[in-house]
Amino acid sequence: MRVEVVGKGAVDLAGGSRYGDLVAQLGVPDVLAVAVGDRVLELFRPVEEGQVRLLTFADAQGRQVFRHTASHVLAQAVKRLYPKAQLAIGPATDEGFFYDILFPEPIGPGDLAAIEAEMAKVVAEDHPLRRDEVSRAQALADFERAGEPFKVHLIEALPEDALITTYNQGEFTDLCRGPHLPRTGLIKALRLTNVAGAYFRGDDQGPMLQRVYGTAFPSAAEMERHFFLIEEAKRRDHRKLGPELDLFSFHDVAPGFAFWHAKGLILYEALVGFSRSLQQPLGYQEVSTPWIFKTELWETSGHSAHFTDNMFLMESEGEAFGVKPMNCPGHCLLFAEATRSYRELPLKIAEYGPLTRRERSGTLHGLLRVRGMHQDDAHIFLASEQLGSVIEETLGLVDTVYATFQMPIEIHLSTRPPSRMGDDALWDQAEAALEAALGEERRAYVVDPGEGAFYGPKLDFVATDALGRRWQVATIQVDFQLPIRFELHYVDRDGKQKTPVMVHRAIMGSLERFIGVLVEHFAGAFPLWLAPVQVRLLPISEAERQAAGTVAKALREGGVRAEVDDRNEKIGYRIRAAEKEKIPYVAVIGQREVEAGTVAVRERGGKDLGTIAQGTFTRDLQERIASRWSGPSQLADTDGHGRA
RNA sequence: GCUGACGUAGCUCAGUCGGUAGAGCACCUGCAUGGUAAGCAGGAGGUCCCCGGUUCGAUCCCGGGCGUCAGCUCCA
Repeated sequence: MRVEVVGKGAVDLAGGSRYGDLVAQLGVPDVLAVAVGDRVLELFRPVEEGQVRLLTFADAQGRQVFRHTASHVLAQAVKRLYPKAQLAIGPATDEGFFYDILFPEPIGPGDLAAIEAEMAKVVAEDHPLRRDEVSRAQALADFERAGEPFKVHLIEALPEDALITTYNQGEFTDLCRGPHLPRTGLIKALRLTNVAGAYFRGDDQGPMLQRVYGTAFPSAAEMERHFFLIEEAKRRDHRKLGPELDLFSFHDVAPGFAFWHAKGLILYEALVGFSRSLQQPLGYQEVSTPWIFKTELWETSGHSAHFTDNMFLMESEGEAFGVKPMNCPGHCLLFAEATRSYRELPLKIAEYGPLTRRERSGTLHGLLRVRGMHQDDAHIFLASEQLGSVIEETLGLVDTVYATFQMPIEIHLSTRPPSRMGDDALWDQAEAALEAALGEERRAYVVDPGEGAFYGPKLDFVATDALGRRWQVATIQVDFQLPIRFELHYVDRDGKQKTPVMVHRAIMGSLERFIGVLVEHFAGAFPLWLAPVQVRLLPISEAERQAAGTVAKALREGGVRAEVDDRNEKIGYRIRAAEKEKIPYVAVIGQREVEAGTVAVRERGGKDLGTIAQGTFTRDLQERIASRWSGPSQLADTDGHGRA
């Protein structure tokens, strides 16, 4: 028979061949499985009709197969060490795999080493995997007898006509849909990382199992890199760096609300200033609206029905109030304050004020998940035919912002969900407008069918940071419903009242969250224009104190954030302190510099820029700040110290 | 919200088998007046998360609460 292999052309095979034979014939190394159409198949499966794609660890699907088998190795090792342990589910994840297990006695992190050692044995034994199709009755009987009630439960939950398969390796057999590696010996590097609680099927009324996490790689080197990135992420953790750099803090009595210290507020204000500078030319109006409203408003907006669990509610003089989690209802009231003409559209209303959401206590996470936040939020009221141009303009804002931070973005278009409000004609129009705007500039995007909000389709933006981590950041949402609920109208050219469409958009999103992401992206070493302290002046000795003060004053008057460190310490000590605070420039002033009217400039990271005339230094900095220059290079490792 | 672990100086952590506690860094003072990542010496700093219980005595043991962390769930 003849099959088509992606990238390799057509291949002739003997009848009865398996995919493993095909791979062997081609001599392609490191193939873990194959994809035929939308199915992923093991190498021991017989060759079928259809174009074949070879999967290695470089493919997401290949990694999936690899780590799924690793989870079976984990289960096998656990059953050897704890024969009474009951297995639930054990899938691969993006970063590794886990297995949910009910142990006879709860295990702790200290028990992982022994399990890991047993896993190494299973790998070394290099068991081939075998796939068996079994009848429902057979499967139920087998897992009943094996003392695996969770597996029995899973089988019972399968549809009547489902194909049930088991996978066997050595003495271990597991209920599993597959697919898997052909042999356990391919797993060259694995490590168990963590054990945590998890409910069976996510049901918090059900039994609490223990989820054992691990990861696996085809080589030790790849695993090393993985753990290096994890260490690097830990080093950059904004929850640690933020307080260390004196940017913000949290207090027990205000969980989920940040204290912005002076330096952190500089960052915050710089971002808001950036946002304003981009939006003002586009005709945005900035407003400030109330932050507590009577429940009546939340009834109208639909928040009482859909968002009340996430709101702080209160009562005063017998009246119920809610603290605003979003600006949109207030902006609708603002729109309705006057009779609006089509001439005013699109009307762009921006607000940076505080928003409060009652996030559950267990979900709070530094600045990334807070209860009190500020967004670079805006609502655009428009005539439906303006949708395309508004979206395009807003895409431009997203581009500018993420280019400035050197973060690539990926666009997701979420289309109509099964349960939705509004005419399909409106949905057609809105989805078409979003697609047209994206197509206009030939942008790549991913469609997430059915993932839109119930009130309209949306664009979500995912940014990638310096460590390759992905963060959902900006959003552009089309909304037909709120204008209807608030009975908003404008008078059109023909004198008739029409209902506007509303676009909700946030470019940085929650500024709290965004700053959290930036701290980690830049490892706390912010580009010059954002740095809370941009220059620190270091007089060599007491004799230059006054000169340093004069230069600092001139810099500050020129709009540069400069300060003097004239502490009674040696220059090396103060240089080190400035480096640890990740200040972009240090300017040293000694006898020579005072006489020449210069400063000796050192860039963050240790680069010596030599002596520069004081006036030139100020002008250079002013230019770089004004242009939001992204240096000094901050995306690489900026610790620069103690690393070979 | 649920499960588990944790909560000692500003930070990182030690310690007390129940008798009210210590180091390094940071901070302050003095000496040293310094040239690109830690000069020397001294000092100050603690409600051992909070409330209750057991005990002659609780930072330590027990219960409850709050918070943080890791997950789950939720949200998107």
